[in-house]
Amino acid sequence: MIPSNVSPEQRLDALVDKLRAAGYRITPQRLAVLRTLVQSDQHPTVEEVYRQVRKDFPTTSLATVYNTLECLKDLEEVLVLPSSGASRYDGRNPEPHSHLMCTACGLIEDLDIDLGATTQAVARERGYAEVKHRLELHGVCPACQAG
Amino acid sequence: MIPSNVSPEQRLDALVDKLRAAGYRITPQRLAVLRTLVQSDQHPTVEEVYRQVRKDFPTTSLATVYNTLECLKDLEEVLVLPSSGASRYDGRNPEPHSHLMCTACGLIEDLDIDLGATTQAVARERGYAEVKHRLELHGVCPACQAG
DNA sequence: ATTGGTGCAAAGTATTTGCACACTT
DNA sequence: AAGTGTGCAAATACTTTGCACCAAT
Repeated sequence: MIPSNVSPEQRLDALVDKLRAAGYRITPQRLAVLRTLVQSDQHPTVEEVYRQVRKDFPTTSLATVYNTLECLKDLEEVLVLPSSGASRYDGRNPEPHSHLMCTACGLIEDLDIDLGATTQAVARERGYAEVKHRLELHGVCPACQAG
Repeated sequence: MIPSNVSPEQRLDALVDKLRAAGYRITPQRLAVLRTLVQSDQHPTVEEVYRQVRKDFPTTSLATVYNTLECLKDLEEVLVLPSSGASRYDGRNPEPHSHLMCTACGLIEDLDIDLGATTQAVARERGYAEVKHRLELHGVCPACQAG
């Protein structure tokens, strides 16, 4: 169900194509943001993307990172995970899907749980359209239990 | 599974007891915050709670609302739903549970979906402890489809 | 030339904190 | 009297916006 079998390179190409198709230009800064997004298996915050991008393009501004993420959000090519504190971004799999978050260290893992049937049932019952689901499991990861 | 069969009055009493037991005093302002929380079947933002509370206690400050919600959060008697923009609070049912949100108007409905088995399975698999789940379905409500 | 993007800084929104005064016990 | 809570305002955190300059078509 969830396409985690796409390589970062393929995903990067897909994002570039999508942006181009939507009329956005591919600037070095944007490319760096995209690369950071698809390469991190964490779910980085804006700050984290920013810091990473600045390693390659030291003049890049935070606003540009926000802008680029905003574009991707509009194209539904990135998933925003609002949380207390800064939002986290998932650029690998833009479909709302399931996450397992550690309440102690903030680690976020992707899960592969299919709730399509449940989702559709609720949508039908309540008359909602275009229903997508996001399941969040919150707990304490093995590492944090040890510490 | 989800105790929606508790009346607002009962729930209010439970909150008051919990706060008292934890050593917090029950001030008129706090009581007003609690009352607002248990009475709204929406999931109010801090601002909304604040505006409502001020109808009864016009001098109440925003900080007090935040403080009170913070207490309740620590006691796990209120559920915080972070979202883009201001967080929303569910004081009726503090257990993480499922919500159906309208992406157009922001309406949030409670759902009654039991994912206990799924949650436990994942917890076991990945070695997580104290795992709770929250399922969010996002879609367009009937009213907004019409408009 | 025109359009769109960037960087900077400033503004905007959401939340937290410090402190003096007021209230409860 | 002692301790906690409140209100105000300032501080902080996160995000968005305005604008002048730069780059790509």
